[in-house]
Amino acid sequence: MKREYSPKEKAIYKAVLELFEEGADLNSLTVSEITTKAGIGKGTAYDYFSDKEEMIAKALFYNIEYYCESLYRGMSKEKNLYDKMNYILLSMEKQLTKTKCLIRLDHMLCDHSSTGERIRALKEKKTSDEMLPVDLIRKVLYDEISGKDAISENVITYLGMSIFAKILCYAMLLDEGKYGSDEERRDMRELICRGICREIEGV
Amino acid sequence: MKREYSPKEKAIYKAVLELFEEGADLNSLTVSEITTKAGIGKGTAYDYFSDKEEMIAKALFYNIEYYCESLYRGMSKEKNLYDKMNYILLSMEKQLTKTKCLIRLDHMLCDHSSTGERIRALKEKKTSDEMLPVDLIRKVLYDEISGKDAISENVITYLGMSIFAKILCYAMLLDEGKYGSDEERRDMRELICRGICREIEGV
Amino acid sequence: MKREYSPKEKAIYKAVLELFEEGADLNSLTVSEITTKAGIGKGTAYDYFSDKEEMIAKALFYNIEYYCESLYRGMSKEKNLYDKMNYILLSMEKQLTKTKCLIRLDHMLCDHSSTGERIRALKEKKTSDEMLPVDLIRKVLYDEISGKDAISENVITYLGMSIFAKILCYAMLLDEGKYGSDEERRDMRELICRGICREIEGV
Amino acid sequence: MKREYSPKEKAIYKAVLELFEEGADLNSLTVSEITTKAGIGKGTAYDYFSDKEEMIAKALFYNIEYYCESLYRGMSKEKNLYDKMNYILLSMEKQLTKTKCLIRLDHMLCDHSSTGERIRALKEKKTSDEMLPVDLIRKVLYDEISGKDAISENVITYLGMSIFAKILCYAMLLDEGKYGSDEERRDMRELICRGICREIEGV
DNA sequence: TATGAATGAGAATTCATTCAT
DNA sequence: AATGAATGAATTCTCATTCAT
Repeated sequence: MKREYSPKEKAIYKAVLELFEEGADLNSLTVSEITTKAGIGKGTAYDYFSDKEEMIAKALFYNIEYYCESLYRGMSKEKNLYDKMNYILLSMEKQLTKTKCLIRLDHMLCDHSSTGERIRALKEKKTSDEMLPVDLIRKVLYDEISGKDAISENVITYLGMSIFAKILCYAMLLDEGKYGSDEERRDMRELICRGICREIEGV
Repeated sequence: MKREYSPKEKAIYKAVLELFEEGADLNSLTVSEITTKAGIGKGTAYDYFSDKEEMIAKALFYNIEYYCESLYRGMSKEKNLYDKMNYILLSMEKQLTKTKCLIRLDHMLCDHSSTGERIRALKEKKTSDEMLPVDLIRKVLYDEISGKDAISENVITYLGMSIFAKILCYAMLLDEGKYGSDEERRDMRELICRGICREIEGV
Repeated sequence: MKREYSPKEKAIYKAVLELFEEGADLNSLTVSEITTKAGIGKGTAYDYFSDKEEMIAKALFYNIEYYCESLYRGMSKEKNLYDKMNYILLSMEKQLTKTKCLIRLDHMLCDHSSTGERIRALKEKKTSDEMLPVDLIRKVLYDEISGKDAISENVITYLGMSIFAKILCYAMLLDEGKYGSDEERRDMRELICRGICREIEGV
Repeated sequence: MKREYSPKEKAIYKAVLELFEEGADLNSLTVSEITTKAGIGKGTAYDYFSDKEEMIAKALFYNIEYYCESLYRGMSKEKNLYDKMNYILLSMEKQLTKTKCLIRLDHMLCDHSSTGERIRALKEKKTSDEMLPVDLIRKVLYDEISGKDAISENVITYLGMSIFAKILCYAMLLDEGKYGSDEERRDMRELICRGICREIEGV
């Protein structure tokens, strides 16, 4: 069962997200900026978090988790794999900020920053009902292949990685601002979804 | 034609790389650390670079470029696509630090940090003979499909992204330290190379 | 007549003493520490004391006074000066914490800290039935010389100071932890007591 | 051989002393205050000292050492014990600030503050040519009794402590500002010097 | 009466950058 | 050209004190 967050905690989470949306670099965010945006006193933040890194790491984690859950719920309504993937890609297009947040989390998971360290720690001790992007992909994949003949663990890992890689890179392309026209994006989505389906069938 | 780097510049580039190898976070590197490691005076660094961000951005850029070139040279000896891809994946395994550097560069290309900004600027005005990971993939891809029927630009972009995504994610897996055993890594490499080949043939 | 202390006040006094016994620096004690140890709310402390300094100053004062009284009562049972002095020194050895408290009070009486200021103020307006270390010595001294020929006020002041100085320095030695062996301490006590007696007889 | 102090170090030492003279509490001195008074930048202080505590501890130590040396030099010109002691007491009267500094050092040697900790550490590793008040007394005492019959180590320790105690308490009396009139002070000095001489002869 | 959550002024410390040598 | 001592703006974090409940 998920724990509840106090209003102050939520205010911090929201503030970090908003600052990020405004283009701030998560690594150079200051406590003052965060608490001002959150509308609370500087000291108050320290009653709920042990230090700045914890504020940012938990904020990222909280927001991503929330986002992944809503993605999963929406995606579940789609019938087949192609549509599910398309749903994810479309959602990411529509909620570009959240998508950027997701990319950022993923990147921080493998840098050497102290905030990255914290995020890894959070990931380590996360409960099974908290959902991160990778878990999302894994779930869809399991649903899809459950009817099929036994597939080796190795291949499942590969498929998960491959799907995740494509989605992540599409997100990064979106983030770069390259795909301006709707048609271009639609074409690319199609190619990706088809590529994913073909790859799963191929094995 | 490529410009030459002065010994001091090279010393900085080398120092940044070494510090990164030692586990330093590129965002929290200090000028003192860099110049001490480089064996030059702090003021001297400012004769060659306008600020800290430039030092780090150029260092990353320089090192990656150098690495990509050597990758390309090595890869050119391989005859077919499968072996070329396998060569890249194997090299990345053997030169894990460079690989991490590559990941880091890629991540910085889409964060909001001031160093990231600089790297994007460098990428923008890079001359055609400087090679980044994406260019590497593109080159291989062009070589491969040049004999084939005309393929739409869109599809080429998709293929490039898909290959790049797989390689990048393999690098991230390696970085995470998940793939400990040689067999696991070999299997994964095989799956990736086969996946890439199949995808190109598929279109 | 002595005023009564409310339970909350006493709780604060006790808490400060305990924290001091645990090795805390009186100057860096926090209100939180004190009230937590005292088992009362932070706000409550401010209903009884105007600020942190008052809490600490009064706590020290209260504890010392209490200690001096018990010292005086115990000492009164001894017949002659030598035994009285020996009693004091022995008691100090046995109640090292209280002794340290006494030293601390004495030192604070002449530093520039705000707590020191408060203690001096308390000393200034203390009623005659409150007893501080100096008063203790004075009393013994008066008892001793009351039978003798008139002694100038100057000489009495000198004697009081000299006795006090020896006792204080013995306390500081004990505090330093130098005098480990029982014999060493006994010898030192003897020398001090004899020195005090001889000095009083000398005048 | 004594090491030399850089101008910045000396500036810090001087600044701390001056602030102390102006009535500041050594425990609540701020780095800003110190560096402003010293006329140097805040960061510069950190090039010479690892933290605030080191600044204050070393400043006290440096000033006391310097003072004790000059006291010793001056005292050496006096022929007998009485005059030597009188010289010390008189000097303390004339240089009240230094005297206060001396008291403060002595007190800090036995408190639990972090600065106190540092001073104890400095005392621990001090070289033999650095002179603290206790060493000063010891030297005079040794000179005095060298001609006499063997005196037990215990007794020497006692005598040292007793002399030190009297001088320290006289300093504390002066500090308190009690002894306003010249005559009172002269009388007290006489009593102390005679007391010291008598005590040494007595053993 | 008692509480402790909230505050924000203020302190220590760091580090990019400059500039006299 | 090369240096590194000096700087002070900027940042994190603490804690005495208040006040709504």
